Amino acid sequence: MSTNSKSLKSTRQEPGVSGLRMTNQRALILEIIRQRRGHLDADEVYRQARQKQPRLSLSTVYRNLQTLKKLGFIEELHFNEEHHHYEIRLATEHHHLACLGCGRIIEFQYPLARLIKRNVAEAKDFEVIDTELRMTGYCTECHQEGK
Amino acid sequence: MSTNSKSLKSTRQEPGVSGLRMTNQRALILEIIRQRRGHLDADEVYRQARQKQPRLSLSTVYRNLQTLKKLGFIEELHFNEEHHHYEIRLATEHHHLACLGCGRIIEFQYPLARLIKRNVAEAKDFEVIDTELRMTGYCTECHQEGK
DNA sequence: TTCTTTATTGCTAATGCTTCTCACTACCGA
DNA sequence: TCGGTAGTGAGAAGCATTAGCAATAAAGAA
Ligand SMILES: [Mn+2]
Ligand SMILES: [Mn+2]
Ligand SMILES: [Zn+2]
Ligand SMILES: [Zn+2]
Repeated sequence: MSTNSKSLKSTRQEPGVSGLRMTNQRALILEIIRQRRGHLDADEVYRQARQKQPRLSLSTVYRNLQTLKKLGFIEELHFNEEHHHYEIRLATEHHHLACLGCGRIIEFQYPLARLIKRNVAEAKDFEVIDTELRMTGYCTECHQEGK
Repeated sequence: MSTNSKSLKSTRQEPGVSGLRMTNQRALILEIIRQRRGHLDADEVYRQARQKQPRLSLSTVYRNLQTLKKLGFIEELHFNEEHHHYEIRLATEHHHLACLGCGRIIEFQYPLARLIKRNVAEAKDFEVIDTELRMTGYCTECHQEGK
């Protein structure tokens, strides 16, 4: 039993309650998203994962991204593209600034969820599970050359 | 010249500066998004539009959605689906609560952009063009039956 | 350990949404 | 009225994601 899968297994919630199993593929995918600090898309996860498990299939990546998302381990990000990105879900809430010029993603922390929950969700009796804020525009290096 | 296309033309910014033309198709698509208060996707716009212009093609819808977005007339929304929705861009900023149960989209107003610009974007020297906030969860009628 | 059950995988094909290509139109300024 | 060119329609192509299914392999029971 490798150190990796061990640490992953111990992280898992509800070991067998929901009938889920911790496969090597699932552990690897989660580990990759946990270690890389970027915002990976399915294909990037796939390519990384195949370096360790060459027989892994892309379907398995997609399936596990869905599963890990539902379990709350990872978050799915919707930038201005037609495919999605994924990142590990951490304790501290953060959001994104997406540059239209260079494509860079800048992160920032702001306790938005709490704020909106108090001011809006509560009034509308809406139970918030997830929050996503993204601002699009131009970063320092890109807003010289205008729009 | 119909009343519709007239009002659209007068709304248009920079009449011919950028080389853009106001075609019937473009006017119709914008008009549909302007009138419906929902969050239409490309196919819904297409179906609506074909009632008035049966020969309109889906390509034209997609092309014009992109154009109208770039011109700032409409906004592209990214819910938790893999296709996009569009709505007219109004003066007052608003955001969305998306229910995982019934799919309903609840709108609310909150001066987020101003807030974040002052507190974050300014510090990071990021020029904000667009803001999108979406919270996912369960609406009143759906959070009875738990998750 | 061995056995059983069934969640999960790897392939492949299929789907869904969006973009591209290209010949043909039609808008608009001169 | 004319010419240059943005825009259109139709279909094909491109990607991202999902579905179907026989074969594996977790995880709990014995
Ligand atoms: Mn992030
Ligand atoms: Mn809206
Ligand atoms: Zn940039
Ligand atoms: Zn609901």
